[in-house]
Amino acid sequence: MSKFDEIMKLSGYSRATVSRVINHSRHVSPEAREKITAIMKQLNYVPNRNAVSLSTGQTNQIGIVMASTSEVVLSFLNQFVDIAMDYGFQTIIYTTRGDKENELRAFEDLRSKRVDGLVIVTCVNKPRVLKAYCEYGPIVSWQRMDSGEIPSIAMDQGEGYRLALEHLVARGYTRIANLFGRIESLNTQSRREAYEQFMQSRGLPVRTDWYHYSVFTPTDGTKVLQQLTAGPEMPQAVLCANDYVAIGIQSAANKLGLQIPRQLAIVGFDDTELADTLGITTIYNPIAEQATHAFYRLWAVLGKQQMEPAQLQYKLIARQTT
Amino acid sequence: MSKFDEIMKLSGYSRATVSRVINHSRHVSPEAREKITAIMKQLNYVPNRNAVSLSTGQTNQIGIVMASTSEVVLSFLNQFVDIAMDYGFQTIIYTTRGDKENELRAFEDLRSKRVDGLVIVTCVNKPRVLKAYCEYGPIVSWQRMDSGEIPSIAMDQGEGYRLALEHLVARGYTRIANLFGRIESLNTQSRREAYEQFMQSRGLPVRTDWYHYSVFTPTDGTKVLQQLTAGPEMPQAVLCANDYVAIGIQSAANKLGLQIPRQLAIVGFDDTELADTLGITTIYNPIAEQATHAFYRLWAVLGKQQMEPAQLQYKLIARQTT
DNA sequence: TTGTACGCGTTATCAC
DNA sequence: GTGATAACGCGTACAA
Repeated sequence: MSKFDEIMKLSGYSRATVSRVINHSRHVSPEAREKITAIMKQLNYVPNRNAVSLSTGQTNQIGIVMASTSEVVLSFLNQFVDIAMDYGFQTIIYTTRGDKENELRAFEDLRSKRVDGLVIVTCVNKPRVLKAYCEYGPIVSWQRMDSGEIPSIAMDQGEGYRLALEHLVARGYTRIANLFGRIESLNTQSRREAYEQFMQSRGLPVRTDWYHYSVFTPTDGTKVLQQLTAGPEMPQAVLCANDYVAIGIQSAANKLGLQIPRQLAIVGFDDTELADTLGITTIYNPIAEQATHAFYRLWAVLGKQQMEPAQLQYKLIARQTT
Repeated sequence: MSKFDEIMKLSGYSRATVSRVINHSRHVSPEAREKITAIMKQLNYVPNRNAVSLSTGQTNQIGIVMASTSEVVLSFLNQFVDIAMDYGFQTIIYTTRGDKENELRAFEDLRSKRVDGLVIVTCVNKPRVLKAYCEYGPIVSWQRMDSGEIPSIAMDQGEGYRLALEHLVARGYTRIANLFGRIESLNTQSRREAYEQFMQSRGLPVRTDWYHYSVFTPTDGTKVLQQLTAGPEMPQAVLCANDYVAIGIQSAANKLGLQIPRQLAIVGFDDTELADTLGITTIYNPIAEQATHAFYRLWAVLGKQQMEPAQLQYKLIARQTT
């Protein structure tokens, strides 16, 4: 016999009334509430959440999908988990390692009612494939998605990129190298377009020979700088995929005795704490706020309440590397 | 009518046989299996995991408890999620922000069958309080626990610390400052004892006036260095709570024009990628392997299989800051 | 305010 | 190999 049944028996009340007390319904007499509450405490009762979820059809769990839990997604993850918890939701991590089948398991879990909704941080499956899962629960993406099948709360990184470009050119740096992340990413595409349009509009050279892709980590940055120095010509400035890459560039440049920013200017992306510590010029990216937006979008469906999202903007943070 | 019932009806087989096919039982005739499988595909069937969990009493979910998802715990988190997934378990993050009540919710979730087990990364409640939850499922801690009520897979950080001390003293650095993390942490205690015993055994001064606590981030490190330089005497070397603190120290020292390591030696802890990039001497800490150990300990109960854990050791990684 | 009866979707234990 | 039947623990129309 379950504890629920024990409470029924000991209190003399019915299943419905006990359930009402558990869920703080107002339609219960004070005596009933008091008596049942006392017995619950005495029995050290907690509801079985699987039974609750089965009955209500909700688990109050949200899945977050990403290739791996790297530094770059850390503040998004942290903020999302926190705000979700504030609204009574737990967060389940799905790390895919960039594998399509792994990733689909998360979506299958939406179908099988393990999670009420999904946030995509990074994903490798095509939106067309994922679209089929939208009927099973709300899905929102941080990563930009082509074709509006999956709603996205992404900001246009091209805007942030333009801030960096204006800053560099205003200081006289016109020969600029670009270090991008995933080549097929829409963020990369947006940054690249921003660069090309900006340079062309100023009549400045578009150096596609200084495009580097799949540059994510400090080590990647270090390697790229070695390639650049080995080339026929050095850029005056480097625009990095993120702050960690910028750290790699900065460190390698220091080792080579390059004067920063006189011989090489460096701009990061995201404005992490380390960029501040190491004096790296960067673009402030309101990542935590975007995590909040992502949750709000899910909450609009799960909680049936629209939340007004704040307007977000990139900002240039000038430091010692420019 | 649920899809399960539809399958029963369409196939003509009973509830039990359908269940057997779903769970790949061998006691099913080929015809039955084929027919039912076909209908399952046609109906696009997936089992409801809440119903499964309610029936089996297992959720295949493991909770991971920590104050927040910081860089320091990142590789532990990443590895744990990965290995758990390999064994069919999902990971739920419980961020407590250092709040006792928040933390207890994770343990209540073990009681209410939302998770099958728990890993503690950091925790603030007393082991005596937590002990009561051990009967509801396996719990293992990465953080060291006094009194063996909660099993821990922690390594003795004092050992790693001794490696750093030997290295420093061998190079002639004897006036050493220590930057610790949480003052009440057993890791801190272990490091402090290692320092004091080591120095005393060598007849060297124990500089308790150079103890600093709650030093976690690069910014914290920067602040501490300012305090040190403002003091009456500068240490020759700084032992840091982790690599991020070391980065803060290194950066601040560079700004002040201090020669590293001649005027100030720096040793980090953990051997993160950034320590490599920035040339910081550090102690290699097999964090991912400890995450594996943690899962094995849970698996010993959940999967009823003992896994032989590898022997782990700290290592000194000498770089340019010593 | 309270109780009845049923539903949620699956697993498990028996028989046969 | 197959099939009734009973759990699993709780929510909830609906009626009283």
